[in-house]
Amino acid sequence: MATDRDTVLEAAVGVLSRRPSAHLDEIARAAGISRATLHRLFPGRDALIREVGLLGLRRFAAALDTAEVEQGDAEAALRRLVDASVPDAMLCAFLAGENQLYENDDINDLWEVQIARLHTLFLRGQQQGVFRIELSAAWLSEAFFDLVAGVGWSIQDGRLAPRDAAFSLAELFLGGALRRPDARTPSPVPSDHRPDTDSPMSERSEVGA
Amino acid sequence: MATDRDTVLEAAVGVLSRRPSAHLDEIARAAGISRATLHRLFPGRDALIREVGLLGLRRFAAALDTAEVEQGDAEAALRRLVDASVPDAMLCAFLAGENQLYENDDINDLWEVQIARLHTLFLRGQQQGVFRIELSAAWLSEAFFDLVAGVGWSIQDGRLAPRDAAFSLAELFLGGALRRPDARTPSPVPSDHRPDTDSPMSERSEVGA
DNA sequence: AATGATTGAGACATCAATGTCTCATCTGAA
DNA sequence: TTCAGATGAGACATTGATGTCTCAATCATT
Repeated sequence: MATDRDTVLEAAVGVLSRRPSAHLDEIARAAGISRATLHRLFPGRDALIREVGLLGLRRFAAALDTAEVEQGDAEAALRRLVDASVPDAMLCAFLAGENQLYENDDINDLWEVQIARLHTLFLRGQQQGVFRIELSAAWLSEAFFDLVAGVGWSIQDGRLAPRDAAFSLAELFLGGALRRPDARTPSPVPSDHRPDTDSPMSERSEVGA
Repeated sequence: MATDRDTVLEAAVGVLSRRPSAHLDEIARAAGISRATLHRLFPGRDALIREVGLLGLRRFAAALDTAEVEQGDAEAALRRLVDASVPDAMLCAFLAGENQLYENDDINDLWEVQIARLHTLFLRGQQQGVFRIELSAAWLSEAFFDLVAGVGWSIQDGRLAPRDAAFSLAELFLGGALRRPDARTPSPVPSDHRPDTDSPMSERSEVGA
């Protein structure tokens, strides 16, 4: 069953995101299976971490999809992206820390596509007057992904409550990325449905462990 | 000569921060020495990465020292910390990504001390009314360090200009971490020498590669 | 209960990185 | 020039993880 493979992969992330050089024994034990079964599911170590990376990228791509980052107001799109990506923050943490994946071409391509989508979102937000133009879109993309990874690490280490994750991420990042409200004319982008920055707690969302 | 050891360690960071599983051959080649000399400098691989981690922690501790994070206004202290830690951002990137170091007790202890200092800084800032209290000091600490690491990765990949690093980091992080100026009374902390938040470019600093 | 499939446990060979060694070469000082 | 120290290049054994195998035990289905 294919679901089982993803279960094993998620267990593998829990180990590999902490110790990239973890032995297959540990990964198998963390997944609750034997090393033999692990080998039956994945031909080898390379294939395993490759599939972990692919899973993470697929999840992040799905988050970009469900958040519809290409549409509407950039701030609202980013808030949707926060809610959609926080549940997979640990996968993103693995992606951020495991750079040996960058040797696979297919992973690299998929990675570039997602980063390009992020980049486009920030560029659009800057053109909309929503995001600050003093910070490059590339830096905003990098910083956002790093903070998502940081959320994953923090939750895994028990330093951040899962239910606070989306709020903490959105507030910290948007606080630095948004143009200050007093620095622009009252309504430079009046047609968008972005709500006023009045209730900072309104975007709070729940996140599974 | 002791300086040579640090030179080798810095070269090792350049390789290890990208590929934690790099062979000693690559590290030696990156440092411009032979594998034999590398072994003469460091007894083995474990000792090498341990010393790299220690170097990173020492540098970050030195940044906390020179920034005098324990004194004065919290915002000014954090801006000083940004300037002091950005030059060693790549070391911090290694620390953030290499979690297998957490098996060494001495490294772990040193790490905890620095994180505690960061944590104290943010707590103090929150008590001063400078930093937002909706975001936990633990999260602010984690996020700050992750962004420093992100700066290191971005610079290494050529996605962020070294001279923009301190500004980008300070603006993004402080934008999200500071209490909004309009959300508090005109001068809740009048005794501190924190300048008014009027010239956002004033803290710009230059950073060597 | 019986059967087929799957899994777990362990043994085993392979292989790559590491650790150690020797020797030739290079550098710098006397 | 000569010598002492350090370095680089390479060979070699060791080690540990990996990949592959077999077989007993377990589970599911009938």
